[in-house]
Amino acid sequence: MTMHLTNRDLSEKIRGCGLKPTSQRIAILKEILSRKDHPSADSIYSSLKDEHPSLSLNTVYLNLESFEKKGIIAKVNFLHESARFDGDTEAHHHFVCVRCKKIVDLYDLKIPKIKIPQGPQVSKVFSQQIELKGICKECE
Amino acid sequence: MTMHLTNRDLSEKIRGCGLKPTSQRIAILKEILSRKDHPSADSIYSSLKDEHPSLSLNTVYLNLESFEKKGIIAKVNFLHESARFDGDTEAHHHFVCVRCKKIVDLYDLKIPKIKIPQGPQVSKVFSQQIELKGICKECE
DNA sequence: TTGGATGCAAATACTTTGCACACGG
DNA sequence: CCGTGTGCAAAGTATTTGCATCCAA
Repeated sequence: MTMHLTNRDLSEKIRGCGLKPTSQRIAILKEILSRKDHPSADSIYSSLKDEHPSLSLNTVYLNLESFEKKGIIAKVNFLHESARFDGDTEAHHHFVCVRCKKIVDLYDLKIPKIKIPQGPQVSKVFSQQIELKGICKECE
Repeated sequence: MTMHLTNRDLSEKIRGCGLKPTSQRIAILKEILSRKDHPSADSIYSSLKDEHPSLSLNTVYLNLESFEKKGIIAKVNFLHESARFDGDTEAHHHFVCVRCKKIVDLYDLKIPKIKIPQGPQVSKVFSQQIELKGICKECE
């Protein structure tokens, strides 16, 4: 999982997806690949600015977006733009259209009872929800 | 599911959770309960401002938050504050701490293969992900 | 050299806060 | 009346955009 990536490896990875391997990109990619806490753009920027004083937050935003579009990193919270509310508080699942961000309730989706993982980090689990991503009929 | 709620019912629901049933609250709650598209605060405000010209967006924000805290509505996208990224693009699931917003990867969580619901809205499904919410060891 | 990448600053979007007034109980 | 709720405006955060400069190929 956590392979040790050299700057050369990182360069190759960046070049491999059609982007120029600049020092900023290498630093940003190295940071996100080495972290296990799913950081925000600002968090990455904060971690890097001491070592890379000329780095701008803007560049971090732009490159995280580029990396995500190229598929070498993933955005965890797809629907982060604004808070979205649901009048139904019963447990149910969601389908989200990646294009129009529509959220469709899935009531009939069977919830396979998941064995709660009592790892070194998890203490209590309140809810479990499945999120499917795809394209809706309208956007097709 | 979609029970027909009168203003009286809505008032009772609001009063029942310890809040005063003002006309704004009734309108906001009616709107979110009647909509199936998981609206944002701004979307609710837009829908209501013609009928309730004095309503402010601020009030919508405040009341959605109140309703959510009282448990009569739910926030769909819990991690909406800022975009969060993951260096690992392999399919895996997440545990999110509701207090510190930490995201923990769950690799060993078995993915029960879900039957894709081909409803009237869903066209294609690319990915399925389970999100567990709870409290982490650190926050306990 | 040349087009893409970066840094800076301004603009925009979303949300929260402060405060005076209004209103439900 | 009293205290919560509201509207307005300003402040605060997250993100995007415009543009001049810079740099990897």
